[in-house]
Amino acid sequence: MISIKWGSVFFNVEGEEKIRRAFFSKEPFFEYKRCRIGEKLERYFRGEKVNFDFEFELSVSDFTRKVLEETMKIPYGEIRTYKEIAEKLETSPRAVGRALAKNPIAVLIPCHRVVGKNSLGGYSWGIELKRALLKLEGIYLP
DNA sequence: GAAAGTAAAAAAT
DNA sequence: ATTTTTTACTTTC
Repeated sequence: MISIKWGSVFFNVEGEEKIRRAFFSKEPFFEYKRCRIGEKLERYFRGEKVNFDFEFELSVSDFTRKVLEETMKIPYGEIRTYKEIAEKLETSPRAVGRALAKNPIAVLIPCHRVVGKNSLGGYSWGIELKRALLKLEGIYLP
């Protein structure tokens, strides 16, 4: 359970062996601890390419889990549209967005790499934060 | 079960 | 460039 400062926000991770939750907040939720997750996140937020090969404990519905698993396959520095994910799962883009909106593990499951085709999509912690994350990975949006 | 609410897309205007 | 269908899944009665 750690909090890492990035810009003006803190990124919190909850869970020991398996990650349960990850989210942004203005204040730190936990004490910073030096650990495997923390070190990787420090490098990630510095702009390095990092693979988050951790185990997750997803307390979500089957459908949402499928969407999140598909999202995890998106490589660093690439983006997908809601439609692309939807086609792989044989569902509708709208349902994908619905599922991603409930992603309990921000950043580690790269839901910020999923954008809309016409609009830019949305983000639970603010569209600006989503842009900042994409910029960090070298993706520029119109 | 039915109805409302979406982090969408495509089509129409 | 905005508005209006169409759409499938979750959430909440």
